[in-house]
Order: sequence, then C-alpha cells, then structure tokens
Amino acid sequence: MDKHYDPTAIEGKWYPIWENNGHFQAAQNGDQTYCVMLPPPNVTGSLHMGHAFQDTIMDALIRYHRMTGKRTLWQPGTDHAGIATQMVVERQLAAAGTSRHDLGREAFLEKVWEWKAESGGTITRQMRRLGASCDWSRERFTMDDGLSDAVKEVFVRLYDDGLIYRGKRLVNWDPVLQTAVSDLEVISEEEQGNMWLFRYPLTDGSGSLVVATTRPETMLGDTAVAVNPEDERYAHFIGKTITLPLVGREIPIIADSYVDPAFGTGCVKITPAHDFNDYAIGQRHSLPMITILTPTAHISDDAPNAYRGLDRFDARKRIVADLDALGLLVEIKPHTLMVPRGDRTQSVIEPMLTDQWFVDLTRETQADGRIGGKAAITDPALACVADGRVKFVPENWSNTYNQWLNNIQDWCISRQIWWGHRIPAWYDDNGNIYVARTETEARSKYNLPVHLELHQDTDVLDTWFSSALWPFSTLGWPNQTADLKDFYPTSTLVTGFDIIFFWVARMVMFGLYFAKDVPFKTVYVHGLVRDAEGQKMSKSKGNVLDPIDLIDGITLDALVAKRTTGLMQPEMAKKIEAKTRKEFEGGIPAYGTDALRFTFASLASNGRDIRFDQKRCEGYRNFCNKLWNATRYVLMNTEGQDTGLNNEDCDYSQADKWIISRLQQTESEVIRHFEQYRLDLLSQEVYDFFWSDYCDWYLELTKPILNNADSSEAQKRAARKTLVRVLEATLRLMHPIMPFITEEIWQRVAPLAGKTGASISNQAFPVPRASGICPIALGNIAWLKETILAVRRLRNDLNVAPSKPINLIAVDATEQDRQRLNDFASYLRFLTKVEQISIENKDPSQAAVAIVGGNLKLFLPMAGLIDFEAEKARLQKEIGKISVEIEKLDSKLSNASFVDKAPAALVEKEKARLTELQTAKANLEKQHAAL
RNA sequence: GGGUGCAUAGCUCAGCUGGUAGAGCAUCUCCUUUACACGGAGGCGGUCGGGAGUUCGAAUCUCUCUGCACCCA
Repeated sequence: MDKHYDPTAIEGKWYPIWENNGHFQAAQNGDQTYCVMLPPPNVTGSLHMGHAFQDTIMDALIRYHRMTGKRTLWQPGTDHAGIATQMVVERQLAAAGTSRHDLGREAFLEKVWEWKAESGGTITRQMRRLGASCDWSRERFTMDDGLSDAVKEVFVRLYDDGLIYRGKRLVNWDPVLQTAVSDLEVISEEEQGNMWLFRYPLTDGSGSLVVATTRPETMLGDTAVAVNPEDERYAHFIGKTITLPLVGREIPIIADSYVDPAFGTGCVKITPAHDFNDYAIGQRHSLPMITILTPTAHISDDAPNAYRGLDRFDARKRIVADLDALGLLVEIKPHTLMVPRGDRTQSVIEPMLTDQWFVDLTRETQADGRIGGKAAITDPALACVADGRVKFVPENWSNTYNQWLNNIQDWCISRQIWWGHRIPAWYDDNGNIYVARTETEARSKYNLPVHLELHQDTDVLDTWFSSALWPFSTLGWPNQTADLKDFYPTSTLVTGFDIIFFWVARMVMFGLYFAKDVPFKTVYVHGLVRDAEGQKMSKSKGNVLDPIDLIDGITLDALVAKRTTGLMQPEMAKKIEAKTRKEFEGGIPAYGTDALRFTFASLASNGRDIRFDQKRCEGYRNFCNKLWNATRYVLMNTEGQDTGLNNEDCDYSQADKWIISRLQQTESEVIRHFEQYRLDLLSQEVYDFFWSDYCDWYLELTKPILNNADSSEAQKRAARKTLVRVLEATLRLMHPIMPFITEEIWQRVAPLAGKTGASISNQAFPVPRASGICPIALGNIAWLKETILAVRRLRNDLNVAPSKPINLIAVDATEQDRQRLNDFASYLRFLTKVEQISIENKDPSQAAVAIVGGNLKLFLPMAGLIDFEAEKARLQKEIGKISVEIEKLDSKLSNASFVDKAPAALVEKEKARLTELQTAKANLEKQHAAL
C-alpha cells in the first residue's frame, strides 16, 4: 500500500464493479424491505452541492439497510422539468435565430428530445461518482411510456371522479413564458416603488374620492371603488358611483371589510381581473371582470383605444401623465411593496384571468353530491400526518405541512408550454370537453360520431403533477405489480424543506388517493447547503461549488473561469474573481468522494442549514488517510501471519478486550444514530472511535506485545486477531458513509478476519454483542490512559524531551494500583518512554509529582534538573484548579436539600469525587511544602 | 399579521428524557519515534444572547426581551 491515501487511485474502479455485479439491485426475496425514492433531478441538469448532500444521506441510509439484510431498493430516475427544460432549448433556438413558434410544436419537441439525449445522463453519471447505490436497472424518466400512462390514468380518473375541472380563474401568469405558473413558482420580494394617489370624481358631480394604488395601469380595468363599511369618512359615499377617468365607465362605490382604513387613503380601486384580493371582492360583489392585458402583458383591446398595444410599464407612464394633465394626480410617494416575480424568468408576474385546469382540493362535496376534493384528497393528506402514518424528521416540519394544507387553494395544473404531458382532453368545435386516455377512447367513452372533429387540448400538465405519482408510477402503477406490493409504501423520503409543498404534500395526496396508502413512512427533511459565509449558493453570486471539483480538485484559475463565465450580470465577474481568489488560494485539492461524503454526513444535523467548510472536508480527507495508514500498520503486522483463523488459542490482553468492548459500544451508538437519522452524531462517533480509541490507543498498545520477543504466540495471535477483526468491523460500520475506501481496504483485510464475499456492500452490518463488553478491561484501560496522560503531562510541563529516558516512582499505591502498575508496565514504559517503574512507600526528594485517582502519586525523579520555583508554580496551578472543583462540590454537598432530594447514587458519586479531589489536593500541597 | 428555527471556545457546530460544558478547525509549545507531518504528544481558550421563573440543581424546561434567518399571508 502507498504511504498516502490517494482517492483517485481507488474510487474509479469500484463503482463499475458494484454496478455490473448487480450489488445495488434489490434482492429477490427477504422478509423486510427498505425503499427510497430518489427525488428525480432535472434530466438535463448537473449535480450541485444540494444533490450531493442529499444523495449522501440517501445512500448512507440505503447502504445501511442493505447491510442489515433487507430487500433494499433505491429507485432512481429523472424529471422532465417542463418549464426549465423548455427554456433552455428556447434559448438555444434564440441563439440560432429561430424560435419554437417558427419550428412548430412537433419539431420543437423533437429538439427537446435531442437535447435530452445529448445532455441527459450527466447527473446520473455524477451520482455514480458519488457512489450512489441506486438500482440503475430500474431507472425511470417522468416522460417515458409507463409513467406517461400513469399520468393519463390519474388525470382521467380524477376527472371522472369530478375532482379535476376546467375553469376561468385568476392565476399567476408569466408574460415572458406566456404560461400560468403555480404560487410556488412565484417569488415575492420587497422592491422600491411608488404609491400613486388619484382623484376619482363622483358621477353626480358632488365630489370625489382619492384612491391609492401601486399599479396605476390597472385602473383601466377598475370596476369599483371600495371603502371599509366602518369608515365614517366615506360612509355617505357608499352606493354612489364614480365615473372612471380616462375610461368613462360608471363604477360603484362599495363597502367591504377587506379595506384597511388606515392604509393609503382608505379608498381602494378594485380591479378584479388583475389582482387576487380584488378578485375575491369582485366575486363577493358580483363585479364585472375586465381583462385589460394581453398574454404578453400589453394593453388589450378591452381598454380605451389610446392605450391599446402599449407595454404595461409604458402604459403606466402614459396613464399617470394623462391623469396628471387632467389634474387628477394627487400625489406620488415612494413606497416599498412586494413584487411577485417568476422564479425562472424574473419577470413581474401578472394575475390573469384565463382558462385553466384545476385539481379540486377545497370542496367538501360536489354539486351532484359526490365527494369533493377537500374530503377526498386534502383531508386524508392531513390525517395521515396527524395519526402518524407519515412522520416528519425533524417532526416540526409537520407544522409547515399542515399549515399549507389547511390553507390550500385548488391546484392549477395546466401550463401553456409544449414540453410535458399533454392534457388528455379533447374538444369539439362547440367547446365540449371529452377526457379520456386517447382520442379513440374518448370517442367510445362519450359515444361520439366518427366524423366529429376533435382537437386535443394544447396545454401540458405541471411537472409536479407527474412527480406526485413518482412513488407508485415508478413501481408499475396502475398495474398491481409485485414491486408495488413489495415496496409501496416506501420507507423514507429524503428531501429539502423547499419542496414540502411542491412535492411532498402532492405525493401524499395522490399516493393516498390512487395507491390507497401513504407514499412513504418517514420524511427526512434536510437543510440547504450554503457557502462558508452562510450565503445561498447561486450562479449569479458566483459562490457555487461543484461537488465534482471537491472530489477531483480544481486549479484556482479553472475555478475562477467556471464561476465567471456565462454570468447574467457580467459586471460581477471582477468581484467574484477577487473573492474566489481570496477564499480558494491555491485552488481546491482533490479530497475524494469519501471525504466529501463524510463531510456532508458530519454536517447533517437536524433541521439546520449547513455552511460548507472546506477545512472540514480537509479534516475528513485526513481521516481517510488515517484509516489508510492504520490499515497499513495492521496489514504489516498480520499479512502472512497467524490471525487466529482456525480458532487457535488466543490470550487476549486487557487492551484487546477493551477495544472489543469499545467496538460494541460504538456499534450500538451508530445503529441508534442511523435509526434516528443523526448522521452527524454517527460520523462523530465513528471518527472518535477509530481515531481516538483504535489508532491513538489500541494500535499503540499492540506494539509492546507484537514487538516483544517475550510475548507468547497466543498473546500475539490475540492481538493480531483483534487488530484485524476490529478493523474489519469498523470498515463495515463506516461503509454506508465512505463506500470506496472501505471497499478497497476491506478487500485486503476481510480474508485475514475470516470474511468472504465479493463486496463489503453486501456484508452484514455489525451487530453489537453485550457479552463483548468487558467492564474490567474498560476500567483497566481507563486507569492506564489516565496514568499515561499524567506522566506525559509531567514530561511536557517539565520540558523533558520525549526521547529522554526517565524513571517513574509510584507511592501510596493501592493493591489494585500495584497490580495494574505491574501488569501494564510494558505499556507504560512504551507509551511514556519511562525506563524503570518502582513502587515505594516514601516520597522521593527532588521529584515532580502527578496524582492519579486521588491517592496514587507518580514521581519523576529529577535530581539536579528541577527548577524549584517553576515546579512550585506548576503545583500551585494544579492546586488552584482542584480547589475550584472542590469548592463547587463542597457547596453542593453541604446543601441539605441537594443531599435530601437528589438521587442517592448521584450524591454518593459526588461524595466519592470530593474525597478523591481532596486527597489529591492534600498530596499536591504536601509536595508543594516539601519543595 | 401568522408560523418555524437559530443565538454555546477565535471560526463551524454537537450537547438525547435537567445531574462535573464537548468536537473539528484555528492558535501556542515540543517532537521527523520503524502506520500516518494528510502525523504524534501537550497546552491556551466558554459567567452557554439579556432578564425572570420552575427546581436541591438549568446550556437543557417555562415566560419575556433583544438580534438574525426562513416560510406563509
């Protein structure tokens, strides 16, 4: 083995071996199953830090459960990502000087499929680099045939059940994409704007009202002015009418409690076709709805001639100017308002009255008496979380989920784009709707004459509509397949909180409705990966890290180039470059997949965003190196030697028994942390056990035995066997987090531990044995460590070079101390570089002292070497520290109510500790006086 | 306005049902010893955001204030 761990040398080879040998395919039989659905990434996307984090969590869970012997399925696949993908291809067309409209629908879709063929698969290749142990033989795509059939099936059934309807509703309209988008695709943020105050004259000429608006152009569509019914200032206006300036329409003044008298002037212009609140008021008061914008957000023909065809923002200027000219502009004041923008296009979203398809989620019953969407879909989705069939981890996310479902609106599922599942609805020339899986089916289902001309709806479904079916459509639904029976409901869903609404809730709804059970039992919600400063990673901020660059490493120049090309705002490039050069001086070294995964695992504490710290990654790369080198030591001492494979006699040392005990404890903890989704605690546990126990102590403790000619063969064999077996078990413990290095090492170590198998990935996960825990050994090694630490500290404090041989004199040793000093003399000598250890009854003169466990005094005789003043100062410091402790304990124990009320065992423990500290203090003081 | 978090060592974070404040990184000292300098040994560093309460005992439970973040309206 090389002296240094080199991830690139080992990571490349294992994945193909695993995949080609079918190690990740779900076993054919077994009692229990464990199934995770990969949240399908965008088919043409590439891996970002969020994916890498999420994939690490899922893979760790999957590998763990696979190793526990369950039939384990990680179902992978990709999503067609309707709007995102269409936009990419449209941008390519624009660059080539054409457009989708030039091409026409079919040719355009061909282009998209071409793009999918060309750039699809990047992300799944990258997932393999991460070691993700998905069953690729089952990979699905949301637009492949089976899944498309499922989509049609769901749509038709919902329609037939009366739960999908088509209607004219106010929806979020993206004028750039020219499609409806869901609430969730709209990001509202505060922006600086104005509040305009306009004077609206009463029709009867008796006066006027001043209305306030942030969107002057919508006044063309005003159909009322509203005031609060309690507002005395305006009470006498209610029922009168206004003659709308510039338009000339006569509109009523109405009373509605929605109006906040304190906001603006207390008079609100009502534009039901262009504002969600106004829409609600319009419905309450049966106001007309006038659409004054076209799909591209230009003024429509329903507005006065003068403004037709104007862009909405130009129209705003014109209208303000015209009102000003009429003397109706009262005031313009700066105002901060929430501006809704499309998350894809950044264009201002317009509430727009259009024909769309909706899933009913709000009706208790339908007009014809059938069950409504609320009762059929929404309520069951709430109930399954309430009764615990679906659990959130951390559980407070259920609040978010509940809150959203309790305030849910009908789901607008139609999109006016081309890439996606086309809505299975046909129309005749009279606008009658026929919903069926195919046109042929529509004709027979609705008994349509053969010659009746039908045309299919041109809209496609929201991408999340197909994603909502993912947990059962990938398993073969609507067919009642064996997979569905075996793996549905799935076990754990791992996802970010940002898509609880988009995806999680909708999977639950459709899962319950169609697959008749919850889609998963546990939803593990993880945080967002942010940069070292806690900022969201984004291309525009130039702070994106590519997980592959952390694995393979990247030069500074290449990183700068990556971050500064293709920016939306090229002027940011300089700033980004400067920051990047400062933060990544020297580029990024190749940390390897395992180190990256370990980093993610260690940062995966519950419900918290994580700041990605490169130093952390470096630390875990070092951990890999530690693992590598510890293995080298083990192999050097065991390969070709007797490791007790045939049950020969073994004389186990206390160190052997101790590390075996610690292994059992660690295994228990690791399993517990897996069950509780605490990969951070888990990785910490493994790290500590391996580095602090196995390497720092156990390996060192084997040296005096293995390198000693006096050791018996049974002792050496026991040490070798323990070295190998504990390492082998530890590899299995670590494997779910660090698959590559553990596999590489396991292949060498396993035979020495008597293990056979093609891959560690299918080995059994360690099971702790209570009988493996030896309390005596734990006590002995704890004493040994304390003693060694005390001597080392003395050496350090006294500035005695580690290489300088010294002697150790023990005084006031108890019988147990004597026994231990005797039994562990070789350990003590080796680890503290002490030559002779003697047990005496009298304090030596001219010596420095350390106290172990109160009584035992350890002296380093330092005749002629001791600086008396320094030694006195050192002792004084020790005494000071102990005194503080004693004081604390003393006041605790002299408190009668503590002694009375605290558990007796605790009081006893504290008393014992106080005695020990007092003895130690007395010993130190005596020594201090002696100097 | 409603909701959810967070505030612990210089930095990033653990701290499970209340019982002696921990880790990694950084920093300081010593050490190239035959697994590893991507290392070893040792040290420094915290009135756990402020206040109040419950309790024998609070980083941990309750209330309140302050600051920050996110979600929904």
